[in-house]
Amino acid sequence: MLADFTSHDIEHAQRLAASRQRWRPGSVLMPAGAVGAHLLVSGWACSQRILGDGRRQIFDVILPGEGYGWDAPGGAVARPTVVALTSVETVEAGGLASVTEGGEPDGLRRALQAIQREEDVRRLEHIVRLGRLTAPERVAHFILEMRQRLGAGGAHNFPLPLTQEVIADLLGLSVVHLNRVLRQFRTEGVVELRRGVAFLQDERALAMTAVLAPRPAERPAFR
Amino acid sequence: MLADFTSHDIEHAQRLAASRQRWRPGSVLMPAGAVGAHLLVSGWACSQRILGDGRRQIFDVILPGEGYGWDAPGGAVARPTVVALTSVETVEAGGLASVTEGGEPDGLRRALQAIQREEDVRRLEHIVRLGRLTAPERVAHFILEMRQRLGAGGAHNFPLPLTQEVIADLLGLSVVHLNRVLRQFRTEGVVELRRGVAFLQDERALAMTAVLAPRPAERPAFR
DNA sequence: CGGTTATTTGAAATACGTCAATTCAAGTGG
DNA sequence: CCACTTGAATTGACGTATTTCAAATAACCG
Repeated sequence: MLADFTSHDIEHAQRLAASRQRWRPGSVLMPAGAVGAHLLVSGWACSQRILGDGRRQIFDVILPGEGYGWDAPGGAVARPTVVALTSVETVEAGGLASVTEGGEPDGLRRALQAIQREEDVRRLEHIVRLGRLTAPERVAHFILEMRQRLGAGGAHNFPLPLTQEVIADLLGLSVVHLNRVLRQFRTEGVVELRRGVAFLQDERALAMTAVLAPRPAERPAFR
Repeated sequence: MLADFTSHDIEHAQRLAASRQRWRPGSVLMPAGAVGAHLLVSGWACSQRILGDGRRQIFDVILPGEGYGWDAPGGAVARPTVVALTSVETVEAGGLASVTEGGEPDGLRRALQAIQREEDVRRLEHIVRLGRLTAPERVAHFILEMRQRLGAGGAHNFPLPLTQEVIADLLGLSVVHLNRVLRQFRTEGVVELRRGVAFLQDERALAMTAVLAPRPAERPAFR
């Protein structure tokens, strides 16, 4: 679905180059509620919320090449704070905003819809993960999700430049506990995170504990 | 925003009456992934997922008068299973599906967008609740959210016909623990749930523990 | 009523968080 | 290349929140 762009789309893309901007880790790329379509040219970011007492919950990771701050085609969307996790480069993509309001669904528009839905699905998974998975299950699930999102297919290692604090804030765990889960996985030869790279050693075991296939014929709920 | 419907919208509404349907609690109103706009004429429902081993996570409650199964204006949306929590009556609202694709944003279309965004915001709150709030905080937060959604404004009691099991599955807690939190609130004279009604006694205390104002100037995250 | 489902409670296990240090890795300036 | 600094990862000891198991009441429904 990302294939069939029109020449009109191409123009949009070309306008992007103008506004490249560099940020250091921790920078607020976009405050909560702000509008403005952007692309993450390089580096990793996340959307998050921070509570009054400092507790942080990360909603989603934003990968290099992905966008943020744009409206879903046809309507505004909840817009949490976006923060850089590594050094990042961004470009404005103001064109996107208008595209989403256009008439005929063209290539770009459909692509944006698809992305929006993926984000949506991921958010539901996130809710299940936080609400009903144990710490090891959350970690396993997250690692596999990351691999898939990175398009690392069956690859056994892939970049994951996130500190344990970030992963903990994503998974609703304390850093210390996350660290212990990771050590467990490491000593069991399941998976290892080292210097920003994930080394997947026992994929089957990981998938097992990830409680994958989270959509197995819903039960009738009561009786 | 719900005010300015066109006569065109009214027609849509009139077509609804045709397909009224009655369901008992526990019925699957709509299996995961299914499409088809519906309205909950009466009764309460929820969207949920159930894991292979029976663990359940509820994503959201659907109140009487609210809709489900429709596409957000302009694009498809993740579609979890919808289940009746009480006896419910539903009507098909097939018209909505087409409205969302229409050209000019009319009253109904804008209303749907607004609803969609509210759902969106609520889902983010839900993530924070599950990831970073303690059990008492989750419960307090949930009760206040319900009051607001019910339009019960400053009312001190309002209907909440949910079993503790449902609330537990919503908040990612065990029934037993939820029950204990509720007892705590009850004996402290904060709030009481009895026979499907919530009796709010110390609103201030509840709001306090709900960690309300969850959006207080985001910190720079790293230094 | 009688049967069923929901709520409530106690006791015990466990998962997870907090506190406080220590180690390790990476970068910087000499 | 070596201190030196800084942030991240790691570990131990301990406290607490939450779950699990099992059973007793209490509310609901035909």
